[in-house]
Amino acid sequence: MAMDKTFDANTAEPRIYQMWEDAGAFKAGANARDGASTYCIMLPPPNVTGHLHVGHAFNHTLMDILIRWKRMQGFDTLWQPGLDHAGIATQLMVEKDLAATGQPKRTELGREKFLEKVWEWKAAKGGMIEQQARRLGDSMDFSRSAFTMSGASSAPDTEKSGNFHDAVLQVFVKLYNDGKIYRGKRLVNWDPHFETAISDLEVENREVDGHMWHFKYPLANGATYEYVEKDEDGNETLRETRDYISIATTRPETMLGDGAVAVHKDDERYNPIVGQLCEIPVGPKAQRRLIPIITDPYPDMTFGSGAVKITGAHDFNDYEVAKRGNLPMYALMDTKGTMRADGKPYAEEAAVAQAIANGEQTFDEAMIAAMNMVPEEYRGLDRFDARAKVIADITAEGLAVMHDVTRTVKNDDGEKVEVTETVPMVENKKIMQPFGDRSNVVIEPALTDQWFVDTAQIVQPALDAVRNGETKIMPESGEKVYYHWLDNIEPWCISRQLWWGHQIPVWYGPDVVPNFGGITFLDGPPDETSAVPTSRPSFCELTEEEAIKNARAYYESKLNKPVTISICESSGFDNQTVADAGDHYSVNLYRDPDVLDTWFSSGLWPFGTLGWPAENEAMKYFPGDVLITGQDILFFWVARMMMMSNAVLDENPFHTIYLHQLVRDAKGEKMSKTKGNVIDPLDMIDAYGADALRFSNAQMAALGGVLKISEDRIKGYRNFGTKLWNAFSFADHYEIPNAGDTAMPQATQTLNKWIIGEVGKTRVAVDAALETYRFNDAANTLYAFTWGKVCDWYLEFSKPILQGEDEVAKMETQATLRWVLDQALIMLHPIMPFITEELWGTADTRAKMLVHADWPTYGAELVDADADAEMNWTINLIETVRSNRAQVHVPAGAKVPLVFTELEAKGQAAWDNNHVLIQRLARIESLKKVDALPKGCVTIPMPGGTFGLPLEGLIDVPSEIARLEKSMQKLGKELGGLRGRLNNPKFAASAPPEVLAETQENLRLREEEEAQLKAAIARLAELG
RNA sequence: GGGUGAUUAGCUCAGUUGGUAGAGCGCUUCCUUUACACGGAAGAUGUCGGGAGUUCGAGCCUCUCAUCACCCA
Repeated sequence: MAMDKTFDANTAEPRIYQMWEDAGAFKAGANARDGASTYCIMLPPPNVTGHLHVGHAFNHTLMDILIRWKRMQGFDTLWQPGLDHAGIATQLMVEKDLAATGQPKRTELGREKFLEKVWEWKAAKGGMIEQQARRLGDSMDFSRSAFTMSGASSAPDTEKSGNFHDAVLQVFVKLYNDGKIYRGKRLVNWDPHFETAISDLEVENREVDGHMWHFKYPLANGATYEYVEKDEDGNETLRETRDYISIATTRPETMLGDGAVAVHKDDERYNPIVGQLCEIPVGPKAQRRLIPIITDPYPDMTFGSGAVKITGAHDFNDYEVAKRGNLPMYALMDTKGTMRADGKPYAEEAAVAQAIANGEQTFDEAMIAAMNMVPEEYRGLDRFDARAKVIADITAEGLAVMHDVTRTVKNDDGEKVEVTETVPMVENKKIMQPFGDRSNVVIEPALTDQWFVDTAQIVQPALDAVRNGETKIMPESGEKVYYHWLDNIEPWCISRQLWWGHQIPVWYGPDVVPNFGGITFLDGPPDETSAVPTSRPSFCELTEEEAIKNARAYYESKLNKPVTISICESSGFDNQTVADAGDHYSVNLYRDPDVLDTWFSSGLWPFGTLGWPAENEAMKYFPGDVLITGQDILFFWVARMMMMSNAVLDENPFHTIYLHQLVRDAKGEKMSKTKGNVIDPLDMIDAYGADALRFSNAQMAALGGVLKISEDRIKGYRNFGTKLWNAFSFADHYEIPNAGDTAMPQATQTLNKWIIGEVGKTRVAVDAALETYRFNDAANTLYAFTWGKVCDWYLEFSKPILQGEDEVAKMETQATLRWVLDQALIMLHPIMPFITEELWGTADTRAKMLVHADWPTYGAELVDADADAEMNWTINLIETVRSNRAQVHVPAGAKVPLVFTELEAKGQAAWDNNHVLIQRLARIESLKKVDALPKGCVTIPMPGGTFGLPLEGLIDVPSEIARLEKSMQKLGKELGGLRGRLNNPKFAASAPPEVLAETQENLRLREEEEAQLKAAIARLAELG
């Protein structure tokens, strides 16, 4: 059967993939030898909303190469796939879908109905990426595909099978009981669009054009001081009497929540007024708040005026200052980022705030949280409108810092004149502003009640694992980054005010104490700003039943009466939560409405996917082996898996972490829809086949390297596939039997011994490369072997034998050729699975599919040094003859004679063994011994003898001499270097002996070459 | 501002304990010769970012400067 001209990837790939899947070729443990060790890779779970992009295509390729390689080696492999429920992304997607299809909004649907919609969406549209992964050839065990929300109570029956949800709750409860999870009021990144806390990862800092306003905060009671500025030498540059302190800010609207003005303790300018009060220059005149001027290390004396307003509830730096100085942190905005409209009238709030600032009133967190420091005229304004109004109000009052600006304008007559105006000082400057990556709105730092993992308690094992080498991060620079982050780790905010996710398994009840004949509530009903008082009795349990059971026991012991417990919505939880029904009390509980950060569940991926906490055979795959993922999620995911695996199972989740960079376009730019430079891997697969894309990915995977994907390169590797294809077509053309599964031939022919040795070298090099995750080396080695050795030389060399009369040699060569091609298929398979499987299948019979073929173990013992030397000599001679022919423009088809003066025994043998090949490939008509090389002969210096091409009449003597002299020059430079080294006594003394020997041998060869070149030039000179 | 990395052929990049620079693509010339034009043959191109140092010897180690990229503030 004649083969097609090329491999038709578009039709063959789906067919082959189907064949693998039908055979269960990728199932956990498929092709495992008896008693094999496990080898497991966890796929970084893509978002359930995700599509395959170049980054996935890249790291999937690397994982698949490793898994296929290990599977062929007989390991008990598992490549665990799955999907991440991706809280915010999915919720957004479904909300958009509801809007687009004219359905009720999320808030109108309510939690339960909305979650139904999400599950419906997931069933219909989620997980597209798993189909796309199949197109890449990923050999994951899809039958085990995990989902981080599987087994959730909201899940429909079809999604109930998994138990990831159990794992998440189990870990939460365990960490809670161990005191490693707590609830508290902290400053977090708040997304005013989604009205939830978000993680640092979901915040994108962008440089935007911002402004810096300068305002005067008047000193209390009209006090004044001498404000002095000095230059570096201590000379006064400015002295004036001021009744204010100048503040620079990019966020004037937060002034309403200021708790103090801070200056550096070494800042002499403000020494006179530290400890005094100053006035926030905004709000009703009658209730202007006074705040203290304090010292703190945070203010930068050289930046702005050197004085900083401190708004603890709206800025991360200020928050730290406020904590140090025990300053009240007034929250000014609601969950939508509009100025608060709740609470008491401003006048009342301001009076209390003033008492606090004066030190006359104590305060606590809850009290401050309830206070609304927004004056009536600002209440309900959007934060940006509030900013504009604050600026306008302060400027109108004359409290903006002014400066003179001179500009050129045209007057009424059209003449240019200079006008100097005194205007508010506003600096235009680039500022880094945080945006929500999904919502695209400015993130507001917000002081809210959230759940935290006390990471300080669980970080140590994760750090130790890398420090003592149990887990290795590649490239090594990743380790430094890892230490830097973990050494300075912050508490991890794990609660999100979303619906799609793992609802926090904590139930709250009323705080009560028995009173004579009644109950006293220790805390009031939940209010708008602080839905869940921290002090409330809480019950953290795996199930509602457990929570009820424990709550009943708790309340019965407190109230000395039987108690019945029921569950209500948080919104329905109020004063009625304890009702006296005569013989018993009736107590309401409600569950914390928040869900867990998606990364909390992702952090459990290495074991949650394996059925933990259920007793499970699959747990043999934990810990896994290598994690391959993007450098960008080192903290958010990798570090957390390290911490969580250690905290829960006391083991590291993998021994190697391979980090790669972002995949960029050919110019090295980030891909983005707006730039229009996005390369879709599926388009590449359509155009060139998955193998080409995979080979390209492997080839660019240099450790720590920048990843630039280029279509030209992919095309080049498609061509490589065709080259391999044609090698098989060559075999068919020569009617070489293709029985399949042949043993390594016992070669007698030099040619065959040589190529078998090359196969051995290649196997060693490929394994060494893969063992050290040098995918590029593996790919390049295979490329050079297949194209540069097998196709360029071995197939060409084999032609005369295949066409010849020596049946023994022919049979041996046929067998060798088939064996060599099989080895190429086997070793290329992890990188190019489709085309190799297809070619494997062209044999008459095969014991197994290529995907399960045995990976070879032979190595350097296959190399026959003599055969190696002889074939290299032959190749060298052919190349030199070709080069010389081309140089003097001998027609490609013309056959020319070759002469020699003298051949040493080795040279003679090499010639005798290979002259047919040489004559054919170099187009040599005959070889004749001559006494002396004729005049006008091109000299070919070879080890073991000098050859000559008598091309008299064809050679342009002067240019040939010039060419030879150029070679001499180059050689001279090398000789100079070599001699210089050898003549240097220090070299002989300090260089290792093998380097010395190598250098001496090198010199000998170069000198020989030099002599031959000299002779050649001399001969030509005679002619000229 | 802090951290990490990069700078090697026209382009994109390799170059693993220091031993005297490579690949792919592109380019030039020739070739449709019986596996392959998604091919074959030949060829050109590098003061390895600048400067200094260590060494017998530096693309690789040290220092310094410059430029760029990314991460964090």
